[in-house]
Amino acid sequence: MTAANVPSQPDPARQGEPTIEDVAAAAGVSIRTVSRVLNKSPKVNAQTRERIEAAIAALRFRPSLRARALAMRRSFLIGLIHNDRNALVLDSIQRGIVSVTAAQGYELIVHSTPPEGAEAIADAVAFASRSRVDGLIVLPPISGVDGLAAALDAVQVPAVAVSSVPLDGFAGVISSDERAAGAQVARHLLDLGHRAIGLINGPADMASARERRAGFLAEIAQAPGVTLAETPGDYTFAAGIAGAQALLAAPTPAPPTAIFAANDIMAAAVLKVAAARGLAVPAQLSVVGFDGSLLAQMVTPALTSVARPFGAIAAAATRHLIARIEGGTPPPPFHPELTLAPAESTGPAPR
Amino acid sequence: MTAANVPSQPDPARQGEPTIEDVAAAAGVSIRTVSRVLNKSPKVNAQTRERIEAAIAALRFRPSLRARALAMRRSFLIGLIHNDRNALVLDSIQRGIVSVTAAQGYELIVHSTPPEGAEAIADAVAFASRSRVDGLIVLPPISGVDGLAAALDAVQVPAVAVSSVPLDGFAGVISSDERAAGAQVARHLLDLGHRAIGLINGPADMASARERRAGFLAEIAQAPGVTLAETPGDYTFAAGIAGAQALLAAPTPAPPTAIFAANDIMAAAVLKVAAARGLAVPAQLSVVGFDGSLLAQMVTPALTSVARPFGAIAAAATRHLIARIEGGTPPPPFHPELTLAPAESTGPAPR
DNA sequence: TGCATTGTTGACACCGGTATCATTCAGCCT
DNA sequence: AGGCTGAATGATACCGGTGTCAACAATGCA
Repeated sequence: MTAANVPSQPDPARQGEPTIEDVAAAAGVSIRTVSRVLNKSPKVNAQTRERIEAAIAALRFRPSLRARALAMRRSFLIGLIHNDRNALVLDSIQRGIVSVTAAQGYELIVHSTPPEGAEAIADAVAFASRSRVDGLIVLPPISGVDGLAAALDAVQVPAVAVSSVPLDGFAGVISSDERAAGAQVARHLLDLGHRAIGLINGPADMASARERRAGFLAEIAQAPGVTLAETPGDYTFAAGIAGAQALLAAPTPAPPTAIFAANDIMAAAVLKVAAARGLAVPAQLSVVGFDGSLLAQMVTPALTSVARPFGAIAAAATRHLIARIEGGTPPPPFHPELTLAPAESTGPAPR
Repeated sequence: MTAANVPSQPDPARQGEPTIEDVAAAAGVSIRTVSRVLNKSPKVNAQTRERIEAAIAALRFRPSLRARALAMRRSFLIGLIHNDRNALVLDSIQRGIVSVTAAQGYELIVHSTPPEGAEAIADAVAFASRSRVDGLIVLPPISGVDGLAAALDAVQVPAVAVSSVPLDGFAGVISSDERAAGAQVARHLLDLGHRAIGLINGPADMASARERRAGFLAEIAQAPGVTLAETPGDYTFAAGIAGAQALLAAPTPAPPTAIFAANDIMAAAVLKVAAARGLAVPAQLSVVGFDGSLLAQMVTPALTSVARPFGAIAAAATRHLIARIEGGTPPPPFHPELTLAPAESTGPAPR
């Protein structure tokens, strides 16, 4: 049997996509052998393989993901659970994920959800069992919900939580030195001569935000004569407004000449409050954000911010997840650098 | 920054999810009858139905999407194709889509892709046939690529293009009066007394941008003695910078006192250029954006912009798509209002 | 030459649902 | 009573792949 009889045109009478059976018939082999070629099994004769590959190409055959899913009891789908706190970086994250999934034969299925608290667990579990994804990627703040890991574990869905610090129940896959990043920001401001500094925190229940704060405070504590005021925040623009107003209005100990906001959104809010109070940035007030998001570059002045490589982080998380799904050895933990990128919003302390 | 949940020993008693067979056994009926209940077939005795529903609840049975997909030759998956031009509004759009898909038993697969031109067609077709989605939602600017509709049609994938104007080959699903919106912006600026006006256009190959421009120009033309200067743009920040510089540097006919940028990103860039040139906004220069995105609210001053209800638009497109997939009658075209939301970036013309 | 080994390949069951068609049974009509 | 009708239900093929295991040829070795 030669490859001569491989049809070059799909049978016009056929409805829908060609199946593995069509390929087998065209190549003169059994479907099982075609399946082996599809799965890159080594135990196929080189010539046979070529013939089959020719038939596949000629028929423009693409294996049905759903048939394969049913047979293998795997869906080749990876789920992403996120809520609206991720709006600004969602695109970067999804691109990072898709760059990996596409290369590995998986698809990404997204679940945009409002809930944040315990409700998030039920929501995640429902999604996981409904969609039958092979694995789940969970973004903060949902990934920080207590008991989420256990719940997903109970329904046997491998999951990775995107979080820069170890989370209870989740194995460490990525870890950034948030503490050092916080210290880096403090050092930057101190070096510029600031001695009255304000801090708008991230959510207190997020470990990464706590770490960042700890590093920031520790560095500041080492500098003599620096006064620090801080306010709570939850990463929203409104919280940034409120925090900035509180910091700038309070005369005790002294109005800050620099404010570090725990993310870019809140930092953008600081810019707005500063403008409203007639404070020039950075001449009279320096502002630092965090994340290095699109927003940081688009506001005026551009925010000095700590860049976080969301795409690379998401890609690393995805690789880890897929390795676990396929029973391979997960890649070593990824340690993305958090680097301060000075821009236009920070400058020497006034006077 | 990621973590994976720690696997625990699988429940030895429970191998995977319960199947329709388990339910049938528990209820003492055949699987076919269970299937009928699942599909809400009317020809099932009320008592039988109750018994089966009880069994389903007791076993926490959820039908396997992939088995159903294989049998029905439908995947219950909807694909979203977009590129990085959509970063700022992606979250809103996805939420809009998911709000509909979730209610109708579909899931959303996203395909983040770089290509923009003709390459996008091949990419989209490859994605569609690989993932075997039931339908496709395509965002601009990809949705505007010539021949895309035909290509998707050839592979029998229903698709809707999210676009505010009719696109060749796509059924009209959504239509906003971009022309009126453009006129609205012009009117706003004219009413404020501006007589030297700049325009930074959107991509010339996007019909919506052309319409918007036409409306804007037409309205301006009706006002006597108004000078207009325009520059091309492609919705990127860099284009906004370049456009603003060109408009503000050119002394002929007169430096504009107001600039309309075709999207918020470029408008934010105008703010930056204005600041660099020492122009106060809105005292010396008014700026108008378009889209009403997150960015518009977060920059300082907040951008006067034309709000576009992305979530509702995406939801409408999704409803239309699902109706087509299921052979129902699609809902009537959605006509989202484009309303100018005056904010802080526009004010009376100087002098 | 005989036999174990390795490399290729195919037959067939199976994944978990749905579709088609047959079957059963009660009620109704003549 | 017999036949017809329609509602409820079941038996079984089927969707398009993969897994298991057996069959078979070619090769290596005693």
